[in-house]
Amino acid sequence: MAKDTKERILDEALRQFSQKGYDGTNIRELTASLGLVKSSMYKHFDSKEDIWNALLDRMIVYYAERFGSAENLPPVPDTLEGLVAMTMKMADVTIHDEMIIMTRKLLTIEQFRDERARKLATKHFMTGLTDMFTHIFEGMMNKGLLRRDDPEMLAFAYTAPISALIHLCDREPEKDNNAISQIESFSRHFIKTYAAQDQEG
Amino acid sequence: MAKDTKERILDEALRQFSQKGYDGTNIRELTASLGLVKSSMYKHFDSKEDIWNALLDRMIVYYAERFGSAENLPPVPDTLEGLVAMTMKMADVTIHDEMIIMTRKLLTIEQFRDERARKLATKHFMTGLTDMFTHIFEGMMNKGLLRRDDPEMLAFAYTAPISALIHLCDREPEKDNNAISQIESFSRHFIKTYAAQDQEG
DNA sequence: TTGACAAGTGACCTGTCGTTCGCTATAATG
DNA sequence: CATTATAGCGAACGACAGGTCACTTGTCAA
Repeated sequence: MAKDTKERILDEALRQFSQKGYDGTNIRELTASLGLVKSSMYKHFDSKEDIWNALLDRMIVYYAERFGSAENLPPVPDTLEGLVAMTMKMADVTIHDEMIIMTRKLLTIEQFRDERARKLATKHFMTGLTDMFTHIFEGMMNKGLLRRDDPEMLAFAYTAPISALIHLCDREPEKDNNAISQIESFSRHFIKTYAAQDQEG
Repeated sequence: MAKDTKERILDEALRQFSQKGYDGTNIRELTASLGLVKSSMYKHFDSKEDIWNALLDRMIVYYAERFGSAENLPPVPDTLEGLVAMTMKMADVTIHDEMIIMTRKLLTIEQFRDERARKLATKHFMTGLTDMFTHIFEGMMNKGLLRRDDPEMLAFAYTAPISALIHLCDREPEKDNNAISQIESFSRHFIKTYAAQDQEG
């Protein structure tokens, strides 16, 4: 049962840190949300900062498990429409999954205070996405779906606007639907622009 | 007397809030940086939150003065190379101007805690940029520089990646030069992709 | 000269924070 | 059965936060 509480504390810490920030969160409220008193926390963590470090450790592990190995990378689509479909699937998950949202918010608001958060932010918000889509666009060029071009540049040009819309959803969740349809519009605009000649029509 | 104490407090608040966040900043340190003791602050502001509100007020005024009226909008470039030049000029300012950097950081880390910060973040990071470049791209299409396309979509596709690189600079200032050359590369890639037919070389 | 006022000071108040400690209940271990 | 470890509790501590207040100083108008 001990490990259970420890995990529950981390879950609640992610929730409160991502809403109110590390400094804006206090142990009493955090533990009260779990039906505990604050002193009980110290049976599982040495300090508030210890919770923070454990939380970042967990995030790093999760990210490595999901995106670390080449096996977990999404397959290269066989059609241009397949790219749109894959994009919308990923966007839907990333915009609506509570845990992912809170992780993104946490990295956003703590990136200037903590070194590891800063590095994770760059990976989550930029390099991770461009790396993934560089690989995908290389594959689609080889399949003759996209015109020959710098795949890294295309990956950046594709993922940055989508990432911006995802951040917009974090900020204004009531615009979810609007943002999702904007992502689809952008994705279609993109494939129209970069489709190989024999694909156009 | 160049600047009165009230303004100096706001300047220092912007500096410390943008580094440590609102909750992570305390009045004693803030006023000590100005050679005052904390109680002196209360001659100029009612409370810590009052400083925060005044700071946001000032930011809103500044933004309205700079980008509010149509007169202050940048002119539509006469050549494709002119677009690159204008982009690089704006990027250089926005990446190196301390006040702008701190404003951006502040909005980034406080956007989930304060309603007005949230709205300003969306304006600074998205709608303000797309509005401006929608107008510019419309003009460039009318001049026959860019191919006919949805100017708003182009503005979004252009500004979002540049904005992402600017945020990267806030996070990792040591990569300034790298990011700036990436912005130029992206800008040239963009004009190559969207140039009107009779402009291509 | 004097009175009013703005601006700065240091002592102090109150509340809250993170943290510690001694205690208890439970359950597993020998 | 006695022992020991675990995980919870409540009271208390020291540090520090934001904020108040009586007081001083300097400026300037009447």
